[in-house]
Amino acid sequence: MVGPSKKGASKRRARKPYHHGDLRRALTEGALALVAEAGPQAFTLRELARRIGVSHAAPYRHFADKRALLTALAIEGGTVLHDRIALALERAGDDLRARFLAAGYAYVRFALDEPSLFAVMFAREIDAEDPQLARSRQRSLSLLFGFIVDAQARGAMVEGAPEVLAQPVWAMHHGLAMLAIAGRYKGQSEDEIREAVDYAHASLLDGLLIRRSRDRQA
Amino acid sequence: MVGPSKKGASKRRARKPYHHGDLRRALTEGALALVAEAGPQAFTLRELARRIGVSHAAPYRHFADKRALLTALAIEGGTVLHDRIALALERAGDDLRARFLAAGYAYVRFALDEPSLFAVMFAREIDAEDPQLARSRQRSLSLLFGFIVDAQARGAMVEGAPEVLAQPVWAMHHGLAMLAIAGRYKGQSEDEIREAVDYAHASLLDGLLIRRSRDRQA
DNA sequence: GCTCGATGATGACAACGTAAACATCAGAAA
DNA sequence: TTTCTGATGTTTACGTTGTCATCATCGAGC
Repeated sequence: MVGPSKKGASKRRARKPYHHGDLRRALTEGALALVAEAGPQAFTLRELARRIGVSHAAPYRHFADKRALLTALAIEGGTVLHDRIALALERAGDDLRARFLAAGYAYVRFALDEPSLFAVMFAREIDAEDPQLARSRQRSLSLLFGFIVDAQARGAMVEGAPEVLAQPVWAMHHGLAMLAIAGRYKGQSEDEIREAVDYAHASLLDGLLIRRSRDRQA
Repeated sequence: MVGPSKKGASKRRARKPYHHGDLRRALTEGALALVAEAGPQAFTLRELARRIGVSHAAPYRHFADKRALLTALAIEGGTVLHDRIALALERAGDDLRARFLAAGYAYVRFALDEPSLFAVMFAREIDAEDPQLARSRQRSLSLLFGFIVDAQARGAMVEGAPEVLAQPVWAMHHGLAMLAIAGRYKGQSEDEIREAVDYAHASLLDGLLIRRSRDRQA
């Protein structure tokens, strides 16, 4: 946050210091910006180093390899996503349907707002086995589990193991986010997008909630 | 044609013919195998050429660049997916629910059976603007539209534009396929996977079908 | 004031995608 | 037949990339 603060203003033109000061942060931030520009594919370590103004091998003092840097980015993305969903749930109040729709929209919104971060999180070039990454993902998932357990406790949702019930929901979130990223909602207003996403989630929710008269047909 | 035949039946015994014969097909098939081994990002043109036994620049006679080759693969994947879903629908008979579940499972099954093809289809390194690719995708989507129109005609499905109704379904398909690819169903038997996928799709279907007593709650 | 671990710079290497120039072949044209 | 020509494959070359080994520079403690 604070750069390498030197002394008086007179010495401002001094040559740049040999050590960067906070290269690690500069790398993750720069990487995010680079990925935002051209996707995780076009991201190169050398271009990143070039922009930061550091030698092409310097990043290796902070990350084992390119993969590790991207994985770190994905981990950070996981916490951002978690916070977004948590905030949405908090704001949605107590109504189950409102909470469900809010969480789902938060997921899609995250994908639309931070497409680069989202892309990295599900890119194939990150280390999916990384335990820290797994933990980061689990945190978001636990919000979903919490919702399901709560809904079941209130007697509003179908019985069943939360892991099983969470699956369709998680799949719907992710599928909608993919459609969004793929440009399915391009050119639509935020309200229109919200409506479409809510419709999809509501359709699913209707299938998961307990109905007084169960009449499956067709 | 009196002399020794050169265009005769067998050009097989000649040591190495200068021309491959069917390089284009060899390229797509080899590329698929390579992608299957190590994912779409580990795929390199030079390694492909090496395996086929051709110079590293030869592929450029058949594809403008690496991207074009992968895009061709994605297009082929689209038709395979379409055929798989069409076959599943055909086998499912007339019952709407059976048809719905069969089509959804076919989608997930395709992702599990041909993970490399599936991965290429949604890889970021293909040309998403390619008109042929768009057409290939549209064909699968039209099956879904057909299902919806049919269900509506039978009075079993909620009213609404097919494109809107198709969205949650397509999202669910894709989301489940992603979960499957990500190893969510690893180690489970085919029956167990089918059950989990059917459960997810059934939950959604229940939300889309018309119920005699509409009682949205929560 | 000196040493030392942490951090950054340099240079090198193999592999990659791609383009230009050249080689070889199959069939049309003569 | 012989010649020409376009399609297909090879060679060579260039610039870029990820990564490693080695060297340079710094700040913190002794």
